Amino acid sequence: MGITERREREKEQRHNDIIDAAEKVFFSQGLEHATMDNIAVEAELSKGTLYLYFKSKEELYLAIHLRGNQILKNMFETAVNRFHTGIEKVRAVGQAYLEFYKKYPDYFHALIYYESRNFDYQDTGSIAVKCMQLGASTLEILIEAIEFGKQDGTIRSDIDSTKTAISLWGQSTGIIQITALKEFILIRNHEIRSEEIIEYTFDLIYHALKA
Amino acid sequence: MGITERREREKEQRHNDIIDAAEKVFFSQGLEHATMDNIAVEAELSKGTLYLYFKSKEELYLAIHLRGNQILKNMFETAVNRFHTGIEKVRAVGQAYLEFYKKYPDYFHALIYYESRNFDYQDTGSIAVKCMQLGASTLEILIEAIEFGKQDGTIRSDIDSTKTAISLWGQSTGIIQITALKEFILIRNHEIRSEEIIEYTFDLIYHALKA
DNA sequence: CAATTTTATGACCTATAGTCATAAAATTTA
DNA sequence: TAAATTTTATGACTATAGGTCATAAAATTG
Repeated sequence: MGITERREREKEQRHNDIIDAAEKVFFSQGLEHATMDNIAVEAELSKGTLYLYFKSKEELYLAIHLRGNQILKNMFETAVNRFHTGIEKVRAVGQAYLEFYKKYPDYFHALIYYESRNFDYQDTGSIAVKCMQLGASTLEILIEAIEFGKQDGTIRSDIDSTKTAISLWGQSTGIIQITALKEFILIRNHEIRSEEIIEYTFDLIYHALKA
Repeated sequence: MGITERREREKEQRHNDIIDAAEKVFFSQGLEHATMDNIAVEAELSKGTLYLYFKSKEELYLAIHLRGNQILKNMFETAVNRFHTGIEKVRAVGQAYLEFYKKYPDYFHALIYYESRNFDYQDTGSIAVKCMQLGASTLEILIEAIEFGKQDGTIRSDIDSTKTAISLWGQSTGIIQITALKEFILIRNHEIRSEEIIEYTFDLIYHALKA
């Protein structure tokens, strides 16, 4: 039956329209200052309607995280495919992460938001679970790149691909987060730009992994 | 005049009493669920009085961060003094950070809170500025350890002490933060405990720095 | 002990996430 | 096509919590 399908599409359309509106408001006002009333006005809907599509303000923000994470995953895939040795692929993933942060700082913050708190993962089908799954598949790209490098001999053979991937993920996120947020302190106290530190970190990591 | 001094002491005492009460409430309920009313009850004071001593709920939480950061700094100092080569000192700082997280997870979260957002550093004398200053002095310990290692030949001579210290700070914070918060995902998806990844990360860093 | 200054209080204000009875719109049924 | 039913939308309303301020109590001063 065509009607059910059309309604399905319309529902998804509205779902996306709400995320579009939320994104505008969240990104211009910041998570804390954005209000559901603002978002409702931007979406040209009543506040109650927002709650028909999203359980809470937080779920709405996580929906934005999902968009960001999807973009990041695509960037990782592109990066990996541009190089032919494992160590280069790994380095490219790091570089892609930095590009992501520079190009989409607001999505990066949504990423950080998800990384820096706990959610209820019991409820399968919740957005938090989707975030986790997408995150796992993004991490998988990095695991494979490391694995590739171990096999082509560009990465030390005694490292553990999964542990290393998780480690790099945490390290990179941490360094971008801290230097981005405290950039002016870096500059004031040490005359160093955040990007410099991030690149420098990638060099250290490269040194730690290369065969 | 003795009276002024006594009042000074009493004021500081009350200041600390409020932080004590806030700590109990924040640590048992979590930052979000803790309310100023709760804290007032715990402190046996009226809510208005809290605001005579702290500008906002956030400042009160930052006061707790300060306590945590002071403990961390002491742990770093102790760690550094226990070893005699630079690279060992650096490794010991990492280990101390891990110990800190394990022993004081609530303080660690207060640390993360500070690291993961922006504050107004214009107002000299604000707690955020104190946090920054204490953080800088904590970082200094690490910078010196690296410097030491470059001189005793245990750390690569071509690394930049300041950049490396900032980098390690960000990396370590990131890896502890992510693995701590997502530990059950780690275990579910990869059968790896967070501590394992953290230790593993320190190994990688060790490898990247050693001469 | 009266006047003054400092500290404490809690009712009140305000902002906002989330709810729900009601209404409108779309769809199905007869 | 018109009535009945189901789905979707609304916005006034509730509950909660951070923060304020006129008032009061306590301490200090002269």
